[in-house]
Amino acid sequence: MSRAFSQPELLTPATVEKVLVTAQRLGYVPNQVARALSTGRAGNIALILPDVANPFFSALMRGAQAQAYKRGYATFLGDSDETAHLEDVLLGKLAAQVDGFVLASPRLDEQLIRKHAARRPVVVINRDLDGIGRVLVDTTGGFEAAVDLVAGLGHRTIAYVGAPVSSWSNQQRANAVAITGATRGLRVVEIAAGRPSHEAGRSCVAKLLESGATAALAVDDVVAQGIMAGLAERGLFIPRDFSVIGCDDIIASTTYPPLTSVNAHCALAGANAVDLLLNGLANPTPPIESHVIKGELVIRGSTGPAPALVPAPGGRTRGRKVAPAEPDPSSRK
Amino acid sequence: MSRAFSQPELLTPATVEKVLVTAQRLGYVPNQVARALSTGRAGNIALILPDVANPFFSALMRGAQAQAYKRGYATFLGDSDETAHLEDVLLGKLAAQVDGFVLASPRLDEQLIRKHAARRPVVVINRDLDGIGRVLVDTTGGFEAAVDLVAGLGHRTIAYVGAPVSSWSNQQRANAVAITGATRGLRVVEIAAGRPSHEAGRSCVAKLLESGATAALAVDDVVAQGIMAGLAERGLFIPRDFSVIGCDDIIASTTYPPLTSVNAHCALAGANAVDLLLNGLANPTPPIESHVIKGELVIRGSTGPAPALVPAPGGRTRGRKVAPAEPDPSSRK
DNA sequence: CTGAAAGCGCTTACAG
DNA sequence: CTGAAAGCGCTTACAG
Repeated sequence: MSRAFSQPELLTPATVEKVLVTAQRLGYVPNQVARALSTGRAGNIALILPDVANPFFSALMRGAQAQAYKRGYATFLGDSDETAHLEDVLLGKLAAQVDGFVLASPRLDEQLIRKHAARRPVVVINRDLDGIGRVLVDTTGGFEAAVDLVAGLGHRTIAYVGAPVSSWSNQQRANAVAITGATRGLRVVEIAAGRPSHEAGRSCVAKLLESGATAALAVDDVVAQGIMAGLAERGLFIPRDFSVIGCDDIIASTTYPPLTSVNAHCALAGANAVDLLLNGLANPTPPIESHVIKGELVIRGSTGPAPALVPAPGGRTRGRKVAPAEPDPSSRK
Repeated sequence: MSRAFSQPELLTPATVEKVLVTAQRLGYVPNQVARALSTGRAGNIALILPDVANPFFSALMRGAQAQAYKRGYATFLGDSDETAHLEDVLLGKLAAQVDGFVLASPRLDEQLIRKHAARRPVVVINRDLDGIGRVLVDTTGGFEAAVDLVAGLGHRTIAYVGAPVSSWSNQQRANAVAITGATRGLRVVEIAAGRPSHEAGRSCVAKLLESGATAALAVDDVVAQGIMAGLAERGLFIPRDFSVIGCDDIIASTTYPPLTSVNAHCALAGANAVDLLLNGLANPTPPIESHVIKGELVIRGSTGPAPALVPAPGGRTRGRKVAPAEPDPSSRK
């Protein structure tokens, strides 16, 4: 209707003022839907992720939504329930109403992601696809440091507990552990936990103990916390009998004992992805950028010396088999 | 353009078929924005909440989004960062693009909620506003049972740790604890934690211990977990030295020790709110419904007998002052 | 049963 | 500098 809203600089200040005042008096608010139809710009973006209930993604969502809001965009949420097919459907349904997508840890195969990216600008988080804007949380250094940490603490056999097996993050972390472990002369066993959930972590404790490992590095904190719960149920104490390390560092400081974890800067990743997407929208031919965030190790109370190396107060050697055993008060804090 | 999409029942099947096939071949997808402008129906709803990172709200969001999706609606997320003003702004900005709002635990004052409700259908969660559709998670029974539990375990002074003070849920829970506590002849102290966060829970442990309480009931699990962390830092063991109870029951089963908690059926509350909203949209003059979900107590490992009543194995009486003390292996599991 | 036309509320060249 | 008109892609009475 009036240029006073869309291009105020073209009118005399007096006119703009008059229109704005009148609009205010009548309670007029520009219709965003009509504007979107007319301009082809929706003013919305959508964030598609596997599971909002996972702290990594809720933190990421929080960062993304806040950043989008700051830049004048509203955010749709699509929760795919870890399902590639639902991701595909959500992308299709929302395409008409958004100017672009942020796909966090997409489970979709590359071909389908590219199909959607051809239709609407897409930025992916934690998936390395050439020619598509991406934010990568590089936890390699953090996991290397984690392996160094447990190696230094005398652990000889360590386990990496991963999920979902095919995800980019999981593969990156598994590789870092395998390579660094080999370098340090450790035996590394790999255990698949299926879905990255507390329950999945808890369920793999049997395998973990069978493997002979004395330290577990988990794909994320939720799985790590599940592992800690499973160990506690068996009467084992952390870190006296077993060391556990997670990743993401959202819930890590709240667990008991506080979890040593690789910080994934989740909220920052979400905000950066939104910036990448919206900056791209401004340019006619946006440069395809990839933004890397380094995750570093944060050491807390869930990691300690390998059990066999620590003499018990009474002189006997503490082994994992001696359960239920009493925890070492000094290992708490 | 074609009725084949909007009202297929008015056309001959053959025509519908033909149009659909052609559309498919050309890759045609109806433009949701144009449809919205034309019909006045957006096919979207928005969920406004104080903090997606809080497990209560992320679980609620999950339930709401899934239900909205099932019924053909897309969901905007607005995170108000616990701020009444931001809630107001988000409601205003999204109004044109949605058919209705779900407001989870709104911090907004009643008058402003009513203003927005006059413009667009609104369903509130955990706020009892006459004449507005609402879903209430009634945790009164659960908190009564919680007080009964600790009273039965011999605790004589208990604390209620609340946040944010003015929220409907907090007041309901505080009341339930105060009334039931009085009935059972307990001394009840009330402690305000500010924002419902882990850190806030942890910070109020000093006050908690000064108060002489031996059991704490917290407004939610996040605060309860913070309290457990604060107690552990001081060398106290749960439930031997202190009992803790939370609410929501999302993270309660994953803490250490597992937290006794009042189940708030978060995902169900979210789904019910969406149903209420969308059912209302279908009716010209929707009945104002209020849907109540009962929260019940789930007993786990964070509650035990009052400290003074339990003789220690060696005959000495365990008191909270005897720290650092060794945990009782039998109290774990 | 099926075209053709108007209208949803904006924006944006295009005249004046 | 500022009206008036066309157009965004649908839906929906309205003719035929």
